[in-house]
Amino acid sequence: MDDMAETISEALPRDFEALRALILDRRQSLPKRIAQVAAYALDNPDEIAFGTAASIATSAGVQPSTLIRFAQHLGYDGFTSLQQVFRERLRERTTSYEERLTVVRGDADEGTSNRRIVDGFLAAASKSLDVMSRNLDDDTLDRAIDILNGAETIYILARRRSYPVASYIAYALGKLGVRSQLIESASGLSPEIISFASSRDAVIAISFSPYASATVEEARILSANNVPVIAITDSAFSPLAQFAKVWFEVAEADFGGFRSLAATMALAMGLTVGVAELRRGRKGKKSANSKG
Amino acid sequence: MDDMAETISEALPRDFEALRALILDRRQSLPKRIAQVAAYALDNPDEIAFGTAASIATSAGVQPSTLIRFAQHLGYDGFTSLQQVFRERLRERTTSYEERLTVVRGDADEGTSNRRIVDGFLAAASKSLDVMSRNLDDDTLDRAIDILNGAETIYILARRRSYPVASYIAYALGKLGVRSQLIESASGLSPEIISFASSRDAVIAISFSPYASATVEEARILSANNVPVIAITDSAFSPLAQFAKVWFEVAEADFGGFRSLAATMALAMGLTVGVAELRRGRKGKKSANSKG
DNA sequence: AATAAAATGAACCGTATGTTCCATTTTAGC
DNA sequence: GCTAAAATGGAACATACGGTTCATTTTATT
Repeated sequence: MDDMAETISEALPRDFEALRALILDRRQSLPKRIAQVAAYALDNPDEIAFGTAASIATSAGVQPSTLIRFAQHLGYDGFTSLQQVFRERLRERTTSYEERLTVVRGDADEGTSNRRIVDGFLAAASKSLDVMSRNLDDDTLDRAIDILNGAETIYILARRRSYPVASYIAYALGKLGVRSQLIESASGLSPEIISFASSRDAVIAISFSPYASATVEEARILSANNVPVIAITDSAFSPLAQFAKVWFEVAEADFGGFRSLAATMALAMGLTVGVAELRRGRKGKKSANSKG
Repeated sequence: MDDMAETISEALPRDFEALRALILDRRQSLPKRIAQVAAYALDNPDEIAFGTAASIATSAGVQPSTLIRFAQHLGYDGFTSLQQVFRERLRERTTSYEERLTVVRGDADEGTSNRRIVDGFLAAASKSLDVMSRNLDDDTLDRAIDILNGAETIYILARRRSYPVASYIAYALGKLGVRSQLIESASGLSPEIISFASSRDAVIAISFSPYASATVEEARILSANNVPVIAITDSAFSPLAQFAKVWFEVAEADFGGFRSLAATMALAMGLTVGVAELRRGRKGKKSANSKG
């Protein structure tokens, strides 16, 4: 086993991301059973963190000794050392807002009541993002963006609580050079604007219960005129869903009776930028990312 | 030990929150050393989850046997059972968006590129909420809400990217019965509306770099007329900051060149509902919360 | 202050754990 | 197709773990 020491001169990963990179790098050169463990480890990191060698081996369909060999292949001196990395990963995750809201020693309030209100909205937003991330269907998203990509003009339909989202979409589409038309009640020109839309266009309609009657009615008219409707709503029973060619179910958490808009906003931006990327012919495929 | 069984007839906690509640409930009646362990457990849940009885005991300054007694006092049949609850807590935390963005098996994309875009916006939103949660100052928040509470009319000032936030604030204030006036360019009446504002009113001005000149100019005028300005902006060097009586620095993460609005939205809602709560005379202090 | 009861500390024990070892099978090289 | 090397399965092993026990100390009661 000592002959191995020299081949592994690089420092072995202490954090999960580095370990993952190492595993993916060597994946091709790993023996079958070891590779099997490697795949299982990346797919079930929590199991590795908490399980015993025996239980993990059973789940992964290998012998316990293979786990030790896997760890040693990577340069660790044993399964336990490797397991530490998987445990660190769970340790590092910052506490959630939900937790921050309730984890208060004793009954004394931490922070002012105003702070608690903001924390509540932060928690609601965070939760909404979480749910969206879990529930969003890739195929639905692709179909929606495909439809929008084919549209000459993208009409945006939303009132009241959904209106901020619509105005943001309109702003973003404008910046990205995509022709769009925001339909609002203030101008009183909604009927005229709607009558211009044809099957070569598309509509993004946003409405949540209680659904704004104007939005529903206009979506119905547009749909009847063969204008494809992309709906963002909160239920399969939403009136918007029946008029829509593609529809998204977004479950926003609420605080104090006010629902978050965080997930809807993120989806809206995804649709917007997705269309723009597609129209750019996927040339500059990788856009900037502020991670880190 | 059997006489204990009857006193603990309530189901023992399977999730961390319930366990925490139980511990806090009995805190007063626990023996000294046991209480010492209880405090340690709530302060260092990660240690309990991963450590061994021996290592935890050393860290907490007690004997290993005390840990088992602590668990049994709560009704668990041993330390291991109690530890499971602390481990579940870590398991339940869903993987972060950041992680999902990078955790891709091999080099092949998981999900479509459209999905990756939405994930990017979700991650940006999530990160923004995180930063807001860490950086928001309780005192600044209290002062802002106090000013808004004293205002007869709350004017809301925002253009372009910030406009959706403003429209949401206007909508929420309206629903909460607080008089407000959204200042927008479309109507072309901005100057007239602004001239109505007095020192008995207040302004919420929102602008991020590159600052909309209209917003800056109007904030300057309002400030000169002794109308207190609450600014939501992105830097201490923002032109808005100098006109403001109270100002918030909000650092929104961006993806693909589009900054998130999640944190700004949460703060906006906090201000809005905070004022409404204050005006309700703090009667119904605790507002509904959708947690769970 | 004396006594009973509870709590605590520390040694002890059975077990389940990670690890090693070796026989067997599979793969690679000629 | 034969041989050497690597990989694998499975049992055996040393140990570190959680739990128990009991003597001692502390607390409560009278």
